[in-house]
Amino acid sequence: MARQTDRPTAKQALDLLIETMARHSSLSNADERAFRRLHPRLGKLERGADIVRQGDRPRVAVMVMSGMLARYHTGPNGERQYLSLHIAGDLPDLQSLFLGIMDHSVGALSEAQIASFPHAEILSLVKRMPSAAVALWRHTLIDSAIFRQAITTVGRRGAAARVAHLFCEQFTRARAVGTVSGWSCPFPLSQSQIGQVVGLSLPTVHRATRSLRKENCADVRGGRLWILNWQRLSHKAGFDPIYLYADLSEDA
Amino acid sequence: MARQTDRPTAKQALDLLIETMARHSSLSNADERAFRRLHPRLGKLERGADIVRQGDRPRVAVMVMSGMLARYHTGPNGERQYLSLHIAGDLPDLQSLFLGIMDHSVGALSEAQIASFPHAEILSLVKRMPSAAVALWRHTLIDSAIFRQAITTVGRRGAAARVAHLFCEQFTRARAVGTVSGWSCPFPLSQSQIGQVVGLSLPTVHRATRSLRKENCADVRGGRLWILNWQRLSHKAGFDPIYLYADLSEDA
DNA sequence: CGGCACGTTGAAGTGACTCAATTCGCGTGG
DNA sequence: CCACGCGAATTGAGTCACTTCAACGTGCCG
Repeated sequence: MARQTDRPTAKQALDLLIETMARHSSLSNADERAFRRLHPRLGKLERGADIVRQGDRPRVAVMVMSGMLARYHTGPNGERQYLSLHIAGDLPDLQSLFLGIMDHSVGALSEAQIASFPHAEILSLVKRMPSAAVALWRHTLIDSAIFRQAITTVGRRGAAARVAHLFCEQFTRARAVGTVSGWSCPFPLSQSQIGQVVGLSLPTVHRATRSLRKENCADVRGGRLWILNWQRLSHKAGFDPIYLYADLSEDA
Repeated sequence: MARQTDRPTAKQALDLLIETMARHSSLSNADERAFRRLHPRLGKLERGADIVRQGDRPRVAVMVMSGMLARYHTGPNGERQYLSLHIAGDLPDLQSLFLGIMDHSVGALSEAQIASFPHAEILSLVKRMPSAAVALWRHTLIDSAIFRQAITTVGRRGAAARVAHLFCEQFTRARAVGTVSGWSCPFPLSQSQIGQVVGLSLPTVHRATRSLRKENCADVRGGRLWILNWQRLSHKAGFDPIYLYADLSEDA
């Protein structure tokens, strides 16, 4: 498979891109060939490093190959609001292809391997292969659906449910890309960062995770999330995975 | 212009669609002709009526021609979390073109005129005219940026700032589509609904709007939003309109 | 006139916040 | 090998913003 911890190759980047698109869109051979004509530039990010900042005008789109990136807004006092977490296969700044200016920043929450695709190449692919373009488009639409969920998570759910929902979403997405092992998946966030994702203070996050641990729902330790009782956890969270559009039962 | 309160025509629907796309994307004559080949079905909605529900699989995409629609999630106890408000030119369920199942509902917050475009026709337009497709794609990406703002509004801002930010966004968007008159624009939400947008209880919304009124920032009366002091209001809100991508200074 | 939806307001409760202190785990350097 | 330092986790105390509950006003429409 296309996922090692050591130095990845351009071929692996293209494999991962195609694999990711194929997860929600059915690609023809021609689509696949079109994607393979791209020339990714590989790179590595330290924990905490940014790839783009609010206000930038990127000329490439970044794909995560390993590790975790996140989008975030920066408030007037420097506080962060994380908007989304991104794992292997995600393209967290693809919208810059058509929006020009970044309305948020993207940074690494763990050491990460990335691949950059020049906008110019993606644009020519989009003009040439509408069906491949649709796959990319759909990718951004799923993104959008995840944002919508984030709104109701932060707007309506109580503290424990917010954290639980975050856990459910992360685990489900990790399972889709194959980074789970048993009932655990990578989860490099500190409690303070969890708070910046779901809109809670550090102490509240701590009490919420403690309660989830006590009730044998889930636990975070050593940079990993452990699911102890999926049933109970997802029930507490009010988690319904349809919005992740993980299955390929579409028409299009 | 393409905006009357009486019965709109198909031509007006196409005009509005093209006008909206041209606001953020530069359309060629060929693009415009391609859009004009669509066959919208016109309709009218009563206040409170839904056009699609969570779980549906729509076969058309809806454009608002007048009035206001909104997307919303429904919680387990029937409570709503509104996700976005939509005015003339918006396509609040365009994502259904590629996502199949709706992860949220769309309903009317006021009496509204709408135009429906069959998915099949849009799909063939997308295959035929990549540049027109890009305009639609960009439309969904701006949507996405608005969702991102909603996350930080609900996640980080205090009560007054949430309401103020909502006011700023609505007024700015209304100005872009030309439904403002002087310093006021349509705003058909009850205080209770405002609460369901920004994640606050009714009494809190009331106190927030009262405080904004007392400080001469803004006022809501008779279904309209009145901006009393834009400077002060947008400052209170921490409002920065870049995320609305109102200007057309892109490359693409 | 009576009903209804919405705005307005008060009182009491509570969940989450801030501030602050302590502990733990771990890497580093003496 | 141990002392130290640092970031993160853990916990408590006190406060505050927002919630819930409840009541009342007000304007509009049948």
